[in-house]
Formats: sequence, structure tokens, C-alpha cells
Amino acid sequence: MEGIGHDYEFLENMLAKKNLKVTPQRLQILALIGQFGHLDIDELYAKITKDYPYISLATIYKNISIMVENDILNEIKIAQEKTKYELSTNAHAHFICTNCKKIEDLNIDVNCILEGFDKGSVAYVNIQIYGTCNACQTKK
Amino acid sequence: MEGIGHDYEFLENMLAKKNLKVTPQRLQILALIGQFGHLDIDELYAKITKDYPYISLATIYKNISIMVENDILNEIKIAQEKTKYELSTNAHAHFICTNCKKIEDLNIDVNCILEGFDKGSVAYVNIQIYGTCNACQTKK
DNA sequence: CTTCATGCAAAAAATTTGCATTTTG
DNA sequence: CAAAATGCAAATTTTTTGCATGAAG
Repeated sequence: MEGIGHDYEFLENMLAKKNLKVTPQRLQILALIGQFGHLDIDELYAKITKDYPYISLATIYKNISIMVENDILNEIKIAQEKTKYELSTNAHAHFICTNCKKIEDLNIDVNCILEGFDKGSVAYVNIQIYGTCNACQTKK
Repeated sequence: MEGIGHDYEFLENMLAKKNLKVTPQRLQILALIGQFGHLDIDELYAKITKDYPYISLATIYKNISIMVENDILNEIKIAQEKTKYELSTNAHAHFICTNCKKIEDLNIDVNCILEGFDKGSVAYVNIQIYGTCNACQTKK
């Protein structure tokens, strides 16, 4: 529930359910994103090459792309920063500290926003709160 | 108030207030974004070169960047699509139709989300609702 | 007349593609 | 085995930079 440390069986299932082949590269990608919560392509590449030095950047791009299409990963685009990815099983609202760049997950109830919404059918709501985190504020 | 057709004096003021020089290129950029609501770099370049064929893409990049830093423009990053820009005077929540890609502005009260928020001080709240718009739904 | 913006070309960064080889189901 | 994934190198796309020239305050 904290998004940390899913076992491999769980990750294999995410792939199998979508008829995607289970490869060590894919499991590694999912395991790292699961462990760290949100990673961008470069962070992922840096971490993954530590355990798996021969993975290709192209493979990471291809897999991120196919997993986003299959709703296994969720793309988080952040103003002024690189796109990050999280497991869609723990899709959250996010608080982004514009000072230290830390991202915190928020459990926000979106219903108050959707009340009376009539522009169409809703698939997904993305909420990002930008500001200065408590730690950064006390430092100043 | 509808973000359409600001006069040049208004746009000049946005720049002057930030001590940015008023140039025809900058006014053109702001006028087009004001008129269309949200544009990405390529859309902007395509539109701007119609009236102003010799503007350089580098100039657009430099200006977008400096205007975002100065809070004149607001960056809207959208999953699976190119980053768009709007005048920050009409920053909105957005409904994005994943079918026809249309972006609709929403006037949403964010207070219900911020109630009890205690992770830090809030500068800006970004809300994006993804789904299928009414027009696309009836077509199917 | 000083500071800043523009435009060009070149460089750098980010992403995508084709294809031979290997792995998975 | 057939279908799909990998890894490499090359191609493409996107964004940034340096610098000479021109415009704004």
C-alpha cells in the first residue's frame, strides 16, 4: 500500500494481465519505480545500470512507452521538470516542492471537484499542488 | 475575461511590469496565446510565421522560457501531448478530451482540495481532468 | 549610449527507428 | 517454433547556446 517493495510475482502479473512478455528488464524497471515512487528516464537509467549494466536506453524508452499505453505506468508531467513515472496502482495527487523538487504523494478525495461536472465523462483526474515544503520553509 | 483579444497596451504592460523589453516578437507571442487560449511551441511557430515570417524558433524558445520564469505565461504539461502555454492571467483548471485533444477551461474552486493541507505553503494548484468530451461521446 | 533581444548556425539533448540477434510463451 | 523484446547504431526531433547585429529604454 505504500508503493514500496512489491514482490516480483505482483509485477509479473501486471505484465501478464496485459499480454506483455515478462523480461528481466521490465521487471527491473517496475521494481525500481515501485521502490522509489516516481522516477524520470535518466534517474531510472542510472539506477538500473547499477544492477544491469548492459540495458539499452532505447529499451527503457520502448518499455516506458508501452507500459504507459497499457496503464501499467502513469506519466507525471511536472512544470519546469522532467516527466516522471509511477506505478498506476498507486496513482496519487502530488505535492511538488519548487525549492527542493521533492514530490510527496497526497491522498486527496477528488469528488468535491467533480461535483456538477458536465463537460464529459471522466477517466482520470490529475492534481498537482506546487509550493514550498515545510522542511524548506523552516530552513529559510 | 474570456482571454480572447487583449489589446496591445495590456500585453505591453505585462512585459513592462517585469522590466522586459517590449518587442514585436513578444507582443505577437502574447497576442496569439491570448487569442487561442493554449498553444504549444509548434502551433505558435506556425501561426506566428504567417504574419511575421522571419522570426526565429530560437527566439520563441528564449521568450517562452523567460516569460514562464516571470509568471507571464503558464506552462501546461499534458500527458501524452506537447506542453502548452497560456497567459497566466487566465490560469485555469483544464478538461482534456483524450479523443479529440480539445482543452476546455474550467472554473474550479480549489479550496475543497486545500482544506487541511499541511505539507507546506501553496503557490499554485494544477488540476487536469482527462476524459471524453460530450461531443466525442455522442459521435460514437 | 548602454543594455538587452534577435536571428543564425552550430551544438547538445532527448527520443525514435530499423534491423540482426536473442528470449519468451 | 512463432511472436515479441533486446541492444546497438543511426536518424530524427527537440531544445539550447554563442555570437554578431540591431532595437529598446
